[in-house]
Amino acid sequence: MSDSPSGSDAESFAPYDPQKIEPKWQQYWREQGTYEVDNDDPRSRYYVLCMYPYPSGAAHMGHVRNYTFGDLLTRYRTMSGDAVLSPMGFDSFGLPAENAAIKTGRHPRAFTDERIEQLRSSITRIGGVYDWRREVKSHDPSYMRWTQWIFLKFFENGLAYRKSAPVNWDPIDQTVLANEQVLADGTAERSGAMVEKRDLEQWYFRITDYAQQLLDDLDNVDWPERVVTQQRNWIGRSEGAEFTMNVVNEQGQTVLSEGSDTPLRFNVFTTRPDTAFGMTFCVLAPEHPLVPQIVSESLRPKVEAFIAVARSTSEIDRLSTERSLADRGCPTGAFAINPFTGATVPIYLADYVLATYGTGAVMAVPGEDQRDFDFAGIFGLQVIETVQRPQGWQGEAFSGDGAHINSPAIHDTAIRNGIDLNGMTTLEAKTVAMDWLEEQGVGQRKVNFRLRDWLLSRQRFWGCPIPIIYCDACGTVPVPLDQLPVLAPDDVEFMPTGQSPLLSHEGFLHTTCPKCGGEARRETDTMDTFVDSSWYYLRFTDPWSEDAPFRQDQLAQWMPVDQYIGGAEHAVLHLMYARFFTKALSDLQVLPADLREPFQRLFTQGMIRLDGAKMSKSKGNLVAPEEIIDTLGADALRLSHLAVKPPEEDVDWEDVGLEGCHRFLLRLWRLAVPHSDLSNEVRDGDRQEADLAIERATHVLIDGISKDFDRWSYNVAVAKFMAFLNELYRYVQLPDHAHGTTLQESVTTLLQLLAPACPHITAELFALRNLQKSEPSHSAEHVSKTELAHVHTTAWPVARPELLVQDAVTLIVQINGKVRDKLEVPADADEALCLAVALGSEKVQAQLQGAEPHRVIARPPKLLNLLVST
RNA sequence: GCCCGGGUGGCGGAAUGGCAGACGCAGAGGGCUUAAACCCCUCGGGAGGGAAACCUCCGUGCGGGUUCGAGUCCCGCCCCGGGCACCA
Repeated sequence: MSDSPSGSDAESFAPYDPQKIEPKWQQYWREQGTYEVDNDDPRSRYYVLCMYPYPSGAAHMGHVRNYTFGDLLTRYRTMSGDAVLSPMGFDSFGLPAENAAIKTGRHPRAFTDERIEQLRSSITRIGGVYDWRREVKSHDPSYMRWTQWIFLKFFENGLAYRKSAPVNWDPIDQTVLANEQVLADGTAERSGAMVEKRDLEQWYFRITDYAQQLLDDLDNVDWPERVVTQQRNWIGRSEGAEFTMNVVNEQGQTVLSEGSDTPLRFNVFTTRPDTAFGMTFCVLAPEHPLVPQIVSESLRPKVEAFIAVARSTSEIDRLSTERSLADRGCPTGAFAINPFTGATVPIYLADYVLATYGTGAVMAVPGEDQRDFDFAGIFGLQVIETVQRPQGWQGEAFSGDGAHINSPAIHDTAIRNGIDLNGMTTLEAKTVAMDWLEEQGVGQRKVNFRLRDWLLSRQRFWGCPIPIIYCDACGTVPVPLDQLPVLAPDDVEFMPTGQSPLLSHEGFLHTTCPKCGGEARRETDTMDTFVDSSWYYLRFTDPWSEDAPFRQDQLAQWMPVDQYIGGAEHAVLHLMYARFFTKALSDLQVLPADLREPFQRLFTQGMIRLDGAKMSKSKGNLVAPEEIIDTLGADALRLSHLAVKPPEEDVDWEDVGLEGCHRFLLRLWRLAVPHSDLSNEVRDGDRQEADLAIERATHVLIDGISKDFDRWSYNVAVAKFMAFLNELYRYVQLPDHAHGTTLQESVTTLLQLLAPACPHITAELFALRNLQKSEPSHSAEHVSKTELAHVHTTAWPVARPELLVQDAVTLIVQINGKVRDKLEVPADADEALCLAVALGSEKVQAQLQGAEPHRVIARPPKLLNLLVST
C-alpha cells in the first residue's frame, strides 16, 4: 500500500474532510490508470458512454447528474469484472465560441480550449473516471480530418449532395437551420428568432434513403419507449397511393403545356384512395411548379397576390388557427379529371398544402376529411359521402371505417371502368382502389415519409469545413484525401454581421482545382456540429489510428455501445443522425456489416429545474456544482443526485436532499474510520443472534444493491444503504457490544457496495482500515482476500444464498381480506402449521368468534386469508 | 386532435396481485450539554375510542369491474407533465 495516497494520519480518529481526500483519490486514479482499458484486454467488454459535452466551462448540474450515473456504472461494472470502456471527449465546434469571438475578437479556438480545460477539471472533481488517453475533440485537426473523410465517402456514394432549396434562415444567427432546429411555432431553437425562408445552394445528407431502416430497426434497440415513439413520429411513415390527374379547362378540354403537345398533369398522394369517389376538388401548394401554367387569366392577379402572401407570411401566422380558411385558399380557374369518376373537379390553392411533402398536391374529400369539409363549406363545394355513417353519427366529415357507398353512385360512369367499391370496408376498398390504379396505369402504391434530408451546410466559421472545391471547368471536386484536413485559416476577422469570415478570406477562398490545376474556389460553408457528434463514439474505440478513422477489428471489440447516457432532448436530433451514420458507414463497408445500430441501450435522464424552470445559463437560475463540491464534497453531491428520484424523472433542485446525504456520509465515516468511538469496543468469541442478524442483513444488502444497480433503482439503493447504516448503529450500541469480525465484515462490504456511488470516501475508509488491519497485532484471518488496498479494484461482493433465507418469517393472517394478526412462523412452515398457529392467536379467535372458516387461502409461510360468512 | 409518461402523508418518494407510506427532508419528543449547535435515541396518513399496551373505521385522482385479496390488472372519466401536429 505504499503507493496509496492514504497516508500516515491513520493514528487518531480523523474527521471526514472531503476537500482533502477527494483530490487525492482523483489524482490516484489518474496516475494509476485505474480506468484505462486496452483494446487487447482479456476481460469481457462493456462500453459505457455519456453523450460528449459541449464545452461550456465549468460543469453544471445536468452534467453532474449525467456523469454520476455514467460513473457509477463504470465503477460497478469494473468491480463486477468487466473491461469497461469509458471515454470522454468534447463537442467543441459550435456557435457560442463564434459569438464570443465576434464580441471579443478572440479566436474561437482559444475560447474553446479554455472552456474544455474548465469542464475537464470540473468533471474530474465530480469524481468521474475516464480513459483520458482516448479523449477526442471535434475541432482537433486529427478528428476533423476524418469528419471530412466521411463526408467525402458519402459524397462519392451519392449520400451527400447539393441542391438549391428554400431553407430555414435564422436572421439573428445569420445561418441556415435544419428542420429539427426549428420549433413548431416557427422560431429557431437556439436564437428564438422567427425563421424565414430563403433559396440557397445547400449540402444535404440523404438520410431519407434510410427512413424505412431507421424505422424498422427501432425494434432492435433497448431504448426508452418515449424516445422510440418520438423517432417513429419524426420519421412519419404513411402508406397510400399516388396517382395522376389531368388538367382541363372550364369546358373540360385537355390543357397542353406551353410550346409542346404534352397534356398538363400533376400527381396527388393520398392515404385514403378508397374515398376517391368523394373527391370534389383538389388543392395544390402555392409553390407548386404547375400553378403559373394552369391558372386562368381572369384569376391570375388574384392567384399571384395569394402566392406572394403565402411566401411572405411567416410560419407562425401560416399555422395560426386565428386565420380563417377563407384567407388561406384561392381558386385557380383550372380543373382536373377525377380518374375514378371521370368527373371534372376544380383546382384550388391553399397554404396548408405543403410543397415539401408528398407531391405538393392533394385530392380533397370533404365527406371523409374534416379540413376538406371546412374548406368546402367556405368555397361552396360539393360534399359526397363515400363511407356509411354509423347509427346516430352526428359529425361532419367521417374518418372512421364503414361500408363504402356512392363508389360509384348509380348514375356514375365509372362502373364501366371496372371498379366498384360499394359495400366494402375501408381496408378492402383501399386494396381494390390501388389495384385498379395500377392496372389503369394512372397510379401506384406509395409510401411517404415525413423525414426530410439532413441539411448540413452552415454559413459559419467555427465548424468543420466542407472539403469541396468548385472549378468552372471540372465542377464540384472533392479535396484529395492526402490534403485533408481542410483547415480554416487563423488570420480572419470576425464581423458583427455574423457572416462567415471564410467567405471574405481571399487566401482560403481561392485555390487551384485538384483535377485540372486551374483557378478554383473553396466551399466556405462548414458542417452542422451534429455531423461531428454522429461518429465520435466510433473514434473512441481506436483514437490513435492515423490511417483510418477507426479500425474494423477494434470496432468489433467494443461496438455497439452497451449503455449510452444523455439528455432526452436529443431524441430526434443526435440520436437519429448517429443511427443514420452507423447504417450508411456500414453499407459503405467502413464499419462491420453487422453493425447496424450504434447504441444498444439508451438511458435518458430527466432535466433539472429550479423555481419550476429548467436550470440553464440563459435563465440565470444555476446552482453551481463547484460550490457544493468545495464544501460538502463530490460524494455528498453524487449521493444526493442518486437519492432524490428515479433517474429518468425531472428533478426540482429544491427536492435534492444534500443535507441528509452529507449526514449519512458523516455517520458512515464515524462508524468506519479506524479508532472510531463507536466501534472500538467489540467482542470476540461465538456469534450471537444479533451478530447473525447483521450478517444476514449484510447479504440481503449485497443482493438488494446488486439488483437495484442492475435496474437503475438508485434512489431505492440509497435508501437501503441508509437503512443498513442505521441498523449498524443500533448494533454497535448494543450493551454487550458488537462482534468484532462480524462488524468488520459488514462495514467492509458496505464500503464495497457504496464505492460506485461515493468513490472517494469509500476508497479512503477502505484504505485506512486496510492499513490498520495490516498491523502485526492482528491475526492473519482478519485479512480476507477482498481487503486489498483499493476498494475499486476489489471484486463486487456476492451474496451467500443460504444467508438470504430467514429461519423465521412473519405470517400475515387475514380474515375476509383484512389483516388481523402478524405471527412469527418458521420459514419452512406449511399450510397446516400456519393454520394451526393462526387459529391459536387470540386476536384471530376474537375476530372469528367461534365461526369456522369456510375457505382458507394459504400462501405459506407468508400469508393466510380466512374466509368466514358474515 | 394524436402518441407517450404520471397522479400515493406537509414534501421527494417506496411497495414480483398479499403488512400501503421503506428511506430521506421538514416537524415533534427525549438524551448528551452550564447552555445552544453538533451528535445519539424515539415518534409522525386521517378520524374515533382507551390511562396505556392497544382497538375500530376510513385511506394510493374519480366511477365501475375482475379477484379470497387491487396503489398494482381491466373498462370509462378527470387532472398534470412531455412529444408530435395543417403530413393529405
